[in-house]
Amino acid sequence: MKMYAMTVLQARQNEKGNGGINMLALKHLRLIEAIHDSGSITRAASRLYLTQSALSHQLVALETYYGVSLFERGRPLRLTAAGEILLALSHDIMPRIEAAKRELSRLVEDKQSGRLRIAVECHTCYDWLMPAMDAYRTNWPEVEMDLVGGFHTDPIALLADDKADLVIVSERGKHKGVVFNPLFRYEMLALMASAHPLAAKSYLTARDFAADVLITYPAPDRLLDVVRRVLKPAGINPERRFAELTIAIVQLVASRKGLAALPAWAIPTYLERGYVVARPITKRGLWSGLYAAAREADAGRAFHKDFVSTLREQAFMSLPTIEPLA
Amino acid sequence: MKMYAMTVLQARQNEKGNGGINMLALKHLRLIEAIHDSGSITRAASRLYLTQSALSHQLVALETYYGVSLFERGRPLRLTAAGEILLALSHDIMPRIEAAKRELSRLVEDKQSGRLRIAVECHTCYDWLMPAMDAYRTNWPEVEMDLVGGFHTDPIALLADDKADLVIVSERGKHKGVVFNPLFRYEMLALMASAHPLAAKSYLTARDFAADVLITYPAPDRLLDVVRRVLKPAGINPERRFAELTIAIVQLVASRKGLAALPAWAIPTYLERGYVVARPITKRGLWSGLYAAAREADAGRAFHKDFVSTLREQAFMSLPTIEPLA
DNA sequence: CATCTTCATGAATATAATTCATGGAATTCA
DNA sequence: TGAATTCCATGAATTATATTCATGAAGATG
Repeated sequence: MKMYAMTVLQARQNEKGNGGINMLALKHLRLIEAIHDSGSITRAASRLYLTQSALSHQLVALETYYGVSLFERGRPLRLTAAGEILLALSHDIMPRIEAAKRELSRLVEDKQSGRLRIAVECHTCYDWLMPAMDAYRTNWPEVEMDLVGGFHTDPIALLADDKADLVIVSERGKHKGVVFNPLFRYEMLALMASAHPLAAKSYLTARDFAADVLITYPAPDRLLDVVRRVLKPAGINPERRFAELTIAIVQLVASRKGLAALPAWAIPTYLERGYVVARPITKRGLWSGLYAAAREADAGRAFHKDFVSTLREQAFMSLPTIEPLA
Repeated sequence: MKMYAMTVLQARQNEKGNGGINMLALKHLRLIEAIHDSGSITRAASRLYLTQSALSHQLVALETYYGVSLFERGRPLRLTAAGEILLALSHDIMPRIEAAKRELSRLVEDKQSGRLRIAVECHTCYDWLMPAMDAYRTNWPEVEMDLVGGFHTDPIALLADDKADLVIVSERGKHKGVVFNPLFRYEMLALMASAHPLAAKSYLTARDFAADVLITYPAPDRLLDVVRRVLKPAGINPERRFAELTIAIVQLVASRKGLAALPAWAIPTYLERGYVVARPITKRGLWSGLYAAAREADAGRAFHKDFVSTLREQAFMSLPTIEPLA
């Protein structure tokens, strides 16, 4: 980088006016956190909903201004000592800023109506939903949270019927008065016993499912991505078996009762023991997304938005394999 | 304000993209501090080197976004509860940010060369210079500070001769390789005994000095603003008397030995006792400025810039009558 | 070595911040 | 009370800044 040849004095003298005092902005701290967390500018960019180029420019500008590099270039990008200083600053002040913003929102909004009845379409979601709810509760103790149990053929209808305030679904529909907020996207992996012949392949195709039993949650095909988006289009309809719990599905697979398709983030725990292996479905992989749906009127409120932010944050923190979703 | 008629929901829904997360910026915290300190947008603007309009726009944008007013309109502008939250946040995080920036600078710069030999042109300056040096020392303990004593006909020459690294002067000259940083401007007031006949006037003119003794520091006329900018142009050359210390000058004035002209900020202490009174000089008042001069090569360095910032900050904190200086 | 991914960079574009010009409200002073 | 002054808000014009687009080079991968 040419920058390294530039002396501190040169960098400093390029300052115009008093722009200097505003050189370090909060967006830069977020930038540094995102790059550090994700290890790459490209991934940080998608998480911040900006282009790689934008972030590269931001980073170069900051580094040039202070005349020091903040990341060692390489993969993954690693913080320099200077970068560590700013990351520490970020960890120090960001929570305070978020807390102040919450205080402001609480001051402005009607405190009585804070209520979040949450409905979940996917079984596996509870894994990360619970920690997220716990994290949220500490920031918004006065918000009354509830889980809407049972199974629902049309979960979005729960919003209109005022049975739920927030629904987690796997598709962004077009319903009047309902807002969909993207949470994250994740890969569905095919699960099979380690000794299964298909384990030799680097990825599975629709055809590979034809000869074996498919083990799924007891949900309508419409909600099972493998069936809806891979098997059905290919006209393949394998023998089926059902289990309520993820652990039960994994057990059946390990016992060579058949194949399953589970979110990549639900699997690592079971993979460790070595009885089952996971493989991508189709060459490009089978990716699904999750969205938080809410009534338009609610979606703008601070305690609602903050819940969605918390969901995202907690998910990205605990589920390493997921990706941002526009 | 129309804003008040806007509901929170409306305000929130006006958000575009994810601009929301960057809505609260550090400049807003600085804005709030400046308005709160100065009591008016106009004064805050001059302190931040922006126009009143810019700050008004900033404030309105912030208030509109959060759907709450941060200042009660009136004079002076007073913080609302919401504003207090952000001011508290600012007080909380700004010092941490500044500290991190210093750490960064220290990391980058050559630690050995941190040296500040300071020369002062004006006698009264020691009053605020000492506390400023103390404040600075806690942040930059490794910088070796020294005061260049004695009296100098050409203090700027001390820079070229490498006898001083920073000189505080009252005029922005044009010397090659020397950078002048404005510190603040202040009013010179005429000081007279309470019983003095001129005390009846609301301001003094050059003519008023003709009949009395003028008591000054033992400095060349070139450095005495009353003489150089008021009396000399009017061809008035009053009898003179000299004293080294401010307190001595005030004593002489109180003892009816003559008039003096002192910076407004040096006077309040003495005014309280009631023996002397202060009056503006000329109808518009006689205003002077102070500048910190340094060699170009030094002026860009972090420990130098931070010293100048500290000078300004400390001055504005302890001298209520001073004004920003472009 | 070929391929794929990731960064950096300049130019073009889009967005945001600031100023300019102005009117109205509040405040001060005569 | 009226006149003068100071201050704030606001829309439009301008300027500055941030982001994207398009691309090449460097780095990883197999």
